[in-house]
Amino acid sequence: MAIKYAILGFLSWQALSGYDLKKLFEQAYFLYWSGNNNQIYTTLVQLHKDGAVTTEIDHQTSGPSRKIYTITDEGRQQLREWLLAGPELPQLRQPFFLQLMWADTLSPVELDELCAAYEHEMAIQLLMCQEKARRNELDPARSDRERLLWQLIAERWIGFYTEEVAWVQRLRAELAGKE
Amino acid sequence: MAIKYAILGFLSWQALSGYDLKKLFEQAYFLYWSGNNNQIYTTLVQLHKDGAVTTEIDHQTSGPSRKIYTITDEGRQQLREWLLAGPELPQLRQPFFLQLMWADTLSPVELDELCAAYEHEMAIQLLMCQEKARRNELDPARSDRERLLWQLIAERWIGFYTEEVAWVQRLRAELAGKE
DNA sequence: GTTGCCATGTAAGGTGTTACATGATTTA
DNA sequence: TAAATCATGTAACACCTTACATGGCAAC
Repeated sequence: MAIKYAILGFLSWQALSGYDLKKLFEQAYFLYWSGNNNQIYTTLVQLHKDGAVTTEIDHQTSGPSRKIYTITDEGRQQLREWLLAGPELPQLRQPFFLQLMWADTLSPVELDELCAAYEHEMAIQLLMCQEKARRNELDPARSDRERLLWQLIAERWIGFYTEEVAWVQRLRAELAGKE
Repeated sequence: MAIKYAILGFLSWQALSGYDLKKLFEQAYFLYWSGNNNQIYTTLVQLHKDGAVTTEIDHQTSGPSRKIYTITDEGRQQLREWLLAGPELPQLRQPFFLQLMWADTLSPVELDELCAAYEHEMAIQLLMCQEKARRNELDPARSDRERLLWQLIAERWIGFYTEEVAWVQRLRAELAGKE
């Protein structure tokens, strides 16, 4: 359950409510959980049961009550053990490649349209990444080292989309050249 | 259900048994389904129910009987419609980045060990990709265009791991420089 | 007064993974 | 005769997504 560590990570930065976490997950392009992810609430209950977080209710004067979650030493320890257990491997799923593999029934025009649409989508993702990295809304920046890590993660993400765009452009050029 | 189209794709190339498909899925690094994926069998039953494939039993003289699946016109049509519906978007999950984001509790040595282990894993993946691309075991090659598509997909996969290795090397160098 | 945001949850479904089960044949 | 490979399947689980439900408060 990777989301467990994502939550513990954010809570290791500061105490947050489930709703706060949902907003952070939506904002952060480098996290892959989709918008409106209510798995967060059930995972928080689980973390509480496991003693990794404590919770207290914030009775706001304006607006509904919020449950604020705070990480415990036990939670910090679990996060640390996850890091020491070794690196997680990337899971890159490229169903578009599967489409290309079996796209030989398409006409040259249809195939180029498919690739052009993909190029367009990747260009949009790239712009969104760059814009979010530029605004730099989310950055705990507790140390130079942490700042560097976050910086490089953002760059890698931008790099991925940059290369994806360049690759599909090359693909389209080579397909056009073959006709 | 992306695996449905992966299966239809392979069957659009040639008639295969469930076991053949399992072997192909294990071989193909560009497919993300894990080894020993028995989802294949249930999906084949579903595809048969939907009329996308037909099946006949091959009573082998040596070895157990095999169920050979053949794609139908209906199946080919479904595959084509999937292609025409537009490109699927990549789903890149990088839990390692999540680890780095919250790795500030690690000592410089622990952090470098984590990154070194990641670099090593990515280097292995890269070598495996390159070796499989070199051997080129799986290649329908029904046309020049199809050959080009497969070639470029292999290159993009190699490119991803190449960049991942280069990125983590840069990360380690910058971290070492900060100490 | 109704739209929209804050805030928390439940339930169902899709998809992929892992473990288990079975039995035949080939090879060492 | 033991191990490996061929071949098909079931069951349980993990994880993520989607839809639904509820209710308060603010703004227009």
